[in-house]
Amino acid sequence: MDVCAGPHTGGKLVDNRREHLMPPAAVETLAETFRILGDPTRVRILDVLSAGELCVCDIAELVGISESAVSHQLRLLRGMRLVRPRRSGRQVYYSFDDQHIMSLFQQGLRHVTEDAR
Amino acid sequence: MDVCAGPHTGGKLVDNRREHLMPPAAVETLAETFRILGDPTRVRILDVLSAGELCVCDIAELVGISESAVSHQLRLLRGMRLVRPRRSGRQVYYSFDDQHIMSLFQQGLRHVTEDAR
DNA sequence: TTGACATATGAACACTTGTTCATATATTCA
DNA sequence: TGAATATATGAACAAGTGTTCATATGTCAA
Repeated sequence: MDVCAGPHTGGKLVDNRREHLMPPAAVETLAETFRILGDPTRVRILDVLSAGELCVCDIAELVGISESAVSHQLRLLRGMRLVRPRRSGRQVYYSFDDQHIMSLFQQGLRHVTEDAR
Repeated sequence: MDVCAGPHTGGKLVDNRREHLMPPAAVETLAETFRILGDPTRVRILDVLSAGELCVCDIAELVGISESAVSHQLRLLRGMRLVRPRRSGRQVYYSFDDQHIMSLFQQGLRHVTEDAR
């Protein structure tokens, strides 16, 4: 337990913010979305997809891992609606689910690249 | 090994994209950034910080975990420059590192909430 | 149908992660 | 200085993660 009798507003500030907390379901979903984005292999997959759709086979070759591993990762990305499949014959082509996701991905990229401050 | 002789452009498409891959360091940093964002506890912390800075003590109370756990998580968030500390006497107040991060966080939030499509 | 190819999935393993507990550091006040 | 408060950190353990291997599903061509 802590008193925390510092210069802040005290209990009133805390009580006030408690009213505006994110719903637990939103917390879980948002965390899950970021978590799925937070893996180097999946970042590489999204990177190669950022120029347009690709079939699993080509993703595997570009990223340099097995098609099985790619499939598992695509399943996770699909689960959070980050990518979308399109079947054409034997191949399944994957692309960003929407422009929304793409800009989220690229905004993150901007953050880490322009971080030469 | 796979032939992948489907209707796609074949080796030329793959070779072309290989030229424009993200640098490995950027991949790692971006994945790490999203990974740090991808935990419910840290999302809750960022949520309570989205209305303005708070000391560790108040964060702990709002999020409902120990101050030690909060400190550990803040360390990770600090490491990726997602939050910034400001000492004032005994307390240390944390806030979003910049507006950039805040909009990234809220764009993610928009994605998961308006996902009633 | 049969054989070949492209993708998906299940199980299992080594590896990583987030919390707790104990302890250390830093600041204020008496 | 010394006691009390606020935050930070190290170690360690249970729980979760990503890959590989084997196998299943789906599609096309003959």
